[in-house]
Amino acid sequence: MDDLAATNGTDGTSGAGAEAPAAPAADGPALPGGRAQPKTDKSEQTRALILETAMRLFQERGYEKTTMRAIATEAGVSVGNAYYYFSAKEFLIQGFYDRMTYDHAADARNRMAHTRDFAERLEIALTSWLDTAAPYHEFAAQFFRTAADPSSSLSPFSNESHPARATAVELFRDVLQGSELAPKLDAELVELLPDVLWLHLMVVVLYWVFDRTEDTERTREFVRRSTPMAARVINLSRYRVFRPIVRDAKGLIQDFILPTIGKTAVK
Amino acid sequence: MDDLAATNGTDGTSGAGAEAPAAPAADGPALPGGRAQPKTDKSEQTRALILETAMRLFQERGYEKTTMRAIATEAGVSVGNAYYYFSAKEFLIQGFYDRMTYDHAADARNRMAHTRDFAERLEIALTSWLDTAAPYHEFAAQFFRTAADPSSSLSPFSNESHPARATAVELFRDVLQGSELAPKLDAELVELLPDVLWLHLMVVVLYWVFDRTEDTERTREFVRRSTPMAARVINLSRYRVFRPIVRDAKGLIQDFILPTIGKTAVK
DNA sequence: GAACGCAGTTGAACATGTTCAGGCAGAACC
DNA sequence: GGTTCTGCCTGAACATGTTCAACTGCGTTC
Repeated sequence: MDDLAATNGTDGTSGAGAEAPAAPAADGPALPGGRAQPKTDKSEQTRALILETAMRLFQERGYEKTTMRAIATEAGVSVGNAYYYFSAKEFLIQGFYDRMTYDHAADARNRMAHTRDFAERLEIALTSWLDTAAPYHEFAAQFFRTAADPSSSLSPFSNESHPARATAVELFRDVLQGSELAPKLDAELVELLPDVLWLHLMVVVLYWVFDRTEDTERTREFVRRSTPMAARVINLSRYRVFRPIVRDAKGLIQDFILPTIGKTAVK
Repeated sequence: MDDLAATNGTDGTSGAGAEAPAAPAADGPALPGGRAQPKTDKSEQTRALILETAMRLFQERGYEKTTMRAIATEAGVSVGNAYYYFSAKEFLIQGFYDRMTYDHAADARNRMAHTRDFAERLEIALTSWLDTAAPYHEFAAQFFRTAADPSSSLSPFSNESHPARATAVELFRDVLQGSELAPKLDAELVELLPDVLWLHLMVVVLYWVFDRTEDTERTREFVRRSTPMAARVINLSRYRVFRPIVRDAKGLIQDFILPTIGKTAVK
């Protein structure tokens, strides 16, 4: 669940059974920044080597303190070569984040395989993220910063085709579909919820980034507290009294949240 | 309501009647980055000159494209001098953001002076923010990025003593207190809500930053839609059926949100 | 097998944020 | 009046992200 930098293969399929339907193969078509279409095996190796070296140094010294020169030297390549594979320092974060997302999805699916209670499944999925990301808490601030930049193609918010987000949303679809709750809800809601749950994760991530407690215990507690509540809200949404509110909320999500993250509203 | 860069005076009292109780005088004590205690009048002028030049250039060319050398040259000072007042380029954003917050509070109070309907007051407050920030939408990404960095003292989330946040929260306390809704709610909720409303603003800001529509029309629509809904939720919270959920929500906020932004939970 | 093309690679040059040793002027102190 | 101190200011030097013209080696073409 950890030691991510040591796992090999840049593509998402490294982890066991992580083939989320929406996860694109390897690098996908010409993402700005990363190279498109790795041509040779050697190329792939060099890319991985640079990424892993960078991850290691980021962990050791933090993001700002790690210079591109240091990464290049440590990896035994030239600075220019590092830029050949990652057109900016930022994109190293992208490479890292993509990997982490795939690993998270795999780990979460594993862990919740034998649980059908929705709240539990959700908690497992979120906790799994915290565990996967734990080794990188120190420099996490940095990729959070980057994610918050709309002009950057790294942002999971603005960039519709962000593969990492697709993978994560798919995971949350599983969280819901594999639970005893799903059949009880109307189809429309089932369609909406995965994205909302992904937003829940984003909130947790935000909380986590700012969390300075030992082992991010506070965030873990936040997850333990917020997941049953989320489950309860979803559950209650079935009752008549809550109809108007639910309708409002649905409308808000359909009209304003989903389109923003690149989905056409369900008509 | 706009043309912020042209208004004078670095302190928050430039706008009319912006004296929010919690707003500290001028620069406060030794904020890292800005200088502490402006000693002379000339000093204050130079600082303002640099800040205003920077704001203008940021608007004209964007944040990244504006170099510190350009700012210095344009302002007729040396690079070193700019760094004397703002210890990093980032801190220029801080200076800007502080000002904008004060101006926003003043403008919002003005606009909602004659309205007692809670939803309307909230909508006015949020729309006022959008208007105040409008001229800076282009480079807003940047200060949002900065705000998202927990290691930076600029973050309104992590830095408890952030004067801008205090000012904003105070504004939302007014939004509530000046409405017909406040007397109907229990004291505890009234205590909690201003911070929650501030979070609402933060969500709007997040939305706004990523909004690429003309005149950020989409965000404005989002405000129009979400404020009555927020009002309705708060209103309904008084009824018995919603008690358990409200209690959960309160607990979550008290235990996890408020402490994080530097308030001790109400016992 | 010679010419060519192109992915991969290099390192020096460049741009820009940041630092620093010092200079200048006015106030304070003797 | 001279000395010293200190706030304000300077610009060259430095650190680091990024670019680019050129080089290498391997496969393809003729």
